[in-house]
Amino acid sequence: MTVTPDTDSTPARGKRPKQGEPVIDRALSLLAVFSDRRRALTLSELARHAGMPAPTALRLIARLVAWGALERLDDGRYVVGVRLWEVASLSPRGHGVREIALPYLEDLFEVTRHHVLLAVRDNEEAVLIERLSSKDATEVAYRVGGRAPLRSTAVGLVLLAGADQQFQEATLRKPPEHEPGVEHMPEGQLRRTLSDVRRTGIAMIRRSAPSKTVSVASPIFDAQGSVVAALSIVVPDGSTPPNVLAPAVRATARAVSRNLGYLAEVSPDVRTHSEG
Amino acid sequence: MTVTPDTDSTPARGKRPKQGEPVIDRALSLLAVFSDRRRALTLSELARHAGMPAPTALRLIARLVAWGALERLDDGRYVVGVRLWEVASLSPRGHGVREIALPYLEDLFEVTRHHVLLAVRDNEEAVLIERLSSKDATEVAYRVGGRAPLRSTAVGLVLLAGADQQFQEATLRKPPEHEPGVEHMPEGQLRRTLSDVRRTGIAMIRRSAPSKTVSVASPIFDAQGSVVAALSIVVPDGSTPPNVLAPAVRATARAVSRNLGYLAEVSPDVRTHSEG
DNA sequence: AATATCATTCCAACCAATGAAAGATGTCTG
DNA sequence: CAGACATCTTTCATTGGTTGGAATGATATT
Repeated sequence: MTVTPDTDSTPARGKRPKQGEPVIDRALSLLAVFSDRRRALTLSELARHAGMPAPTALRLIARLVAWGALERLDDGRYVVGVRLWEVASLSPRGHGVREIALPYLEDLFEVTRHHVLLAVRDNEEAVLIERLSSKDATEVAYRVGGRAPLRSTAVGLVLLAGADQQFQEATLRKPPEHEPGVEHMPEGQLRRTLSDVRRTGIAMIRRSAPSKTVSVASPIFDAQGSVVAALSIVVPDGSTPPNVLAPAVRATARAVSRNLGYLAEVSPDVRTHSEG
Repeated sequence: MTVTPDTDSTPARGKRPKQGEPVIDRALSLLAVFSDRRRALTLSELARHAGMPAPTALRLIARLVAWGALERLDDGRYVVGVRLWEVASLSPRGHGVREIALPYLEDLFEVTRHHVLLAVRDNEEAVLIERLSSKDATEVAYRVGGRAPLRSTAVGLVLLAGADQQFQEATLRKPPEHEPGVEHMPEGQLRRTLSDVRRTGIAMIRRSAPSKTVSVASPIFDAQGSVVAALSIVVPDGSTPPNVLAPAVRATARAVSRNLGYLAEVSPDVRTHSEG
């Protein structure tokens, strides 16, 4: 069991909820209340979920609104503002890679007409940076801005395989979260898979829910040779075979990597083995 | 904000730091330092531009980093974090419209292979929400997350034409900012143009810088019939004539509007009193 | 009309925020 | 290789921004 350093001996429940917490943390906890299912919230909802009295929440929110981090709707509810979105668009790992990758993703999308995903790793999850989908594409589990587990998605495996050794070990030691629709992988197999991903530059995952799909992902490298993002394509199971998709996905990923300043090393492995 | 009265006896030697400013405002002013040209900043740069002592900046930044609003690079510089980007992706006017519009934008892009833009209005400017471009497209002035003037861009004109009367008047009264490469429009002509935009659902602008282009834009309506965004296509001057592009742009914009719940008003000649 | 819920204003106690000063670290320069 | 310079970080006594219960106003529900 993890132990948080408790300076206070008594729980002190009820009387002092979150007193003493830095103001910024409180303000940020207000932002954190927003989620996919909670995009427009009232003052009391925000106060309740952030765990602070309404007057306090109101005061903080007023500052956030004044700056543009939040916006107030006609009905009095609050939503995340364009100004915040604007600043966030300067995030190198957010819009940064996206900006460079988008034209290439489009080419891949145009050719295949299937979901094309771009993701980066944030701590122990993958964050979906971009998703191109046609209007009539198969259902897909994740939305842009959402998070996906590392161990049970194709982009996740790529990002995990590309993470530093220390992080990988820590992740492998943790008990896996069970993702519905994805077959669980025991540790041994997972290790082998990650090794394969590093060698081949391709990860593959089959899902049965929310719909039967196959995902094929490939890593994107920066100039330092680190894996900064993962690109994948999601197709209905039984349509285009994965081994046909793999070259296209890998080629696209490499094109993006090159644009990020990555000088593809001529790997003896790839050169001699005609399989590619 | 306004300058605080100097009636106090302690002038503090002209150097009047932002003493007394709410903490949140200070934290937000740190975020505001980031811009297109300033995506990675050192502590002292942040402190200087935000107008606060280094220790104060450091303390605030530490909280922002802890939450994920900022991230620290290996070289010690700070950048906008993925977490902030994640929350910002819940912005209805940011990623919200984008999410719905993207598939349609893609269709338009795929057919034309020219820049396709999506923008919303934030106060007196247009904010670029999305831009689809091919790798070898003509140079375009604005990037995603950037701002563009209302009076001298096609999307801007559409957004201005769709704004409430009061705002329009206030904007028309203000002295126009001169945008390089765009022919200035006197007030009378601008009024006529806005009226035309409302009637036809199309705005058009010719630019000579940074490259010779023609932009054609059309409004996107929400369920309440308000103009929530503008969609445009930017083509090299002399290629496809604007009157050929207009129907495609308008059709795409209407498709997005319909998806937002907008019930396109039936034109008078078709309207019958079938329902009462 | 009564009740319940939410939003807003007020204010005195209080504690988190402040920033000068100094130390720690790294980087040029002569 | 000192010495000058710049940046980053920690410390700490002071203080002014922050706090949240209570009261009031605004709406919605029964």
